[in-house]
Amino acid sequence: MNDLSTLPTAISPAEKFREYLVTKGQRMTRERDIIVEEVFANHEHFEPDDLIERLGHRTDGRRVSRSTVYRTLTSMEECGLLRKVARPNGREVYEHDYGYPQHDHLICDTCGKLIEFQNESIGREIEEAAKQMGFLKSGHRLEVYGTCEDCRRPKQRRFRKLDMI
Amino acid sequence: MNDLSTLPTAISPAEKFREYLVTKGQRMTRERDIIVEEVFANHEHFEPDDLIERLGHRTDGRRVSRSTVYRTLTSMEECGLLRKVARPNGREVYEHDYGYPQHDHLICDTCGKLIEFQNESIGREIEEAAKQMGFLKSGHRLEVYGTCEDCRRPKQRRFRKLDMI
DNA sequence: CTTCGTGCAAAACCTTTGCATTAAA
DNA sequence: TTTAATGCAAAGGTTTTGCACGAAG
Repeated sequence: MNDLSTLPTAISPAEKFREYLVTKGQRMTRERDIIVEEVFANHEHFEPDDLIERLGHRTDGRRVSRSTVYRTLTSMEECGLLRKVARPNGREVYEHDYGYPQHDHLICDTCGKLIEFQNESIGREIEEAAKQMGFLKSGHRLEVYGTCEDCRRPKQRRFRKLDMI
Repeated sequence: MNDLSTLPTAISPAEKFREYLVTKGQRMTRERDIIVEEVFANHEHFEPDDLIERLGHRTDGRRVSRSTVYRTLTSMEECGLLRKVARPNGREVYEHDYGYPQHDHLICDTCGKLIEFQNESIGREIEEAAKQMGFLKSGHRLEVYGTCEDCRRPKQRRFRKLDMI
């Protein structure tokens, strides 16, 4: 979707956001800056509530309201900084879509783990299939379900629920 | 996920559901039967509310409460009769996962249309990629975003209310 | 008969919105 | 100075749940 991350002159997420806002006649505010900073502070998948919680713990007074977090996440998604990627437990999570390589996800049915993997040929194959339908692909979202390596091991290591009394 | 549809002795959705329920110590009720019947009455994608609406229109008194519809859809998904497939407008929709060939979806960013397409090699490719990660694939969900054939046609094709004089 | 399932209404959830106030540019 | 953005609380929309009653096995 964007290839800026591979350019020699990659700009920061905050700058990219500011540029996007300008084109929409919108403003880079203190709150938006706080959110971008917090979002890009680590690479983990998150839901709006996770972020709100993280922001709530800040002692430096750089707090942001729940509404603003929601509003800003939506903007960041439109801007191409974030994307929604998968639903480990039926709920969608965000991840960085800027400065991070294209990849897809494996979701373990047993433990719920979300595993990233890269495979270029799948992307090409998908694009080709779309083209045959007269469809111009801009992006895709692929979730693979099944059992991860850990959960496939026959070990009794895994916590077992007692359903028989 | 299931290959029963390709077996010579395919059973009906209702029967498959009954068998599933038995294994869980649950019962095939009149309400569940009504829901399965209505769900498999046509092949369109639907949300819980669509189904509730359809059931509400019935004049034969075979009505089912909203709670029961939700509870039953969840069971039917676990049973393999249904699956959630895509989000044309940000919301997920159900489709038949039984007696219907494996396929993926193209979603038009412009008009929101949901287009099904089949491509076996993508499935194989995905399975192979998963295997390389030590992951045993049971299923997948692929959504391709972009622009559909209709929306790609030059603008003049669209209906114009006012012809300039 | 013994559970399980249902309908109902209330609750729980998550997200969006209206509005007065504050602050970018 | 203009107008977008924020915070708050209230509203929205969807899904889940507790409970008493009814029904499947």
